[in-house]
Amino acid sequence: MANDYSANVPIYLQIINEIKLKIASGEWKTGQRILPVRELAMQFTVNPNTMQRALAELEREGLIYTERTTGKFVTSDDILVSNVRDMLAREYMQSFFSSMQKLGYNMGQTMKIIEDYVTKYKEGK
Amino acid sequence: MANDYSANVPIYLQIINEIKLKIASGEWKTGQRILPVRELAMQFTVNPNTMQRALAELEREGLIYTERTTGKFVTSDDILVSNVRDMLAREYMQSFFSSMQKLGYNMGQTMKIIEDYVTKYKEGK
DNA sequence: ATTATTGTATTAAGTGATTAATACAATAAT
DNA sequence: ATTATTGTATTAATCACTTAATACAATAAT
Repeated sequence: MANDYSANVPIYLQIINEIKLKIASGEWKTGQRILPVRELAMQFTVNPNTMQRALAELEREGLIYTERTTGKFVTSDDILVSNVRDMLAREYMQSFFSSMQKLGYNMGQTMKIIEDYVTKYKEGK
Repeated sequence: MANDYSANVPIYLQIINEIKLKIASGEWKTGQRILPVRELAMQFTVNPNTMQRALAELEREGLIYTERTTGKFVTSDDILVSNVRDMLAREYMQSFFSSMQKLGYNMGQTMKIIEDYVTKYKEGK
C-alpha cells in the first residue's frame, strides 16, 4: 500500500501528489472525513510531521479543510475537484508530448506509438 | 539555456536526464566529443562537482566514455543509443497512461483527450 | 622543456528533508 | 468531571545535495 517512494523527491511532495490524485479521481469523496494525521502517517509509513506537512499544503490549496478537534475533511467544492482533475490531466498530457518531442518524436510519430501501444493493450498484452 | 531546475529533484539527476535526452535524440551525436566538465558546469550554471557527478553516472550507464586527458565523448554504440531512446519513449507513455488511470480515466477516455489535444494543435492553437 | 588543459579527488560549510520525542490546547466521548 | 482523541508546535539530530576552494596527475599544445 505504501512505501514505494522515490528517493529523489521529498516524501511530503510525493504524498501531496498521491492524495491529490485520490481526491481528483473521487476515491476520496468530497466532504468525506479523512483519517487522523497519526493514522495516515502509519498507513503511509512516514513520520507524523511529514504527513502533517503534506496535509497543510493540501489545505493551503483548498483541497482539504480542518475542523478544530474533529479532524480533517475533503473539500465539499465539487467544481474545484473537477477543475483540479482537468488540470492534472492536461499537465500530464503536455508533459508527455513535451518529453517525446525532446526525444525527437514529432506529434505524428508520437501518435503512431500511442496507437500501437493501445492496440497491443486491447489484444490483452 | 539552463537554470530552470525544479527545486524538488537533485540537480545532478535532472542533468542526467537532460543529457540523456540530448544523446537519445541525436542532438549529441555518437562518438562526438563533449565539452570539458568545467565548461559544461558553466553552461548549466552548476558547480563542477555536480556536473562531474552527473557525467560519472552517465559513464556508468555506458552513454559516455572518457579518454584520460583528452576529454569525454558520447558513446559510439548506435544500438545502445537507439535502445535508450525506445526505452525512454516507452517509459514516458506508460507513466502517462498510469497517471491518467489514477485520475480515473480509462484508456478510451484518455485516447479521446489525446485526440482533442492533437486536433487543437493541428488547428494551430 | 614548459605550459595549459583534461579529468578527478578532497575537505569544509551551508541548506533542506526527515525522523524522533515530546508537549499543548480544544473538544468529543465516557 | 474525567479521559481520550484531535490537530499542531517545538527542539534536536541525522542525512543527502550543493557549492566552494583547492590540489594533483596525465597529456596535449607550445
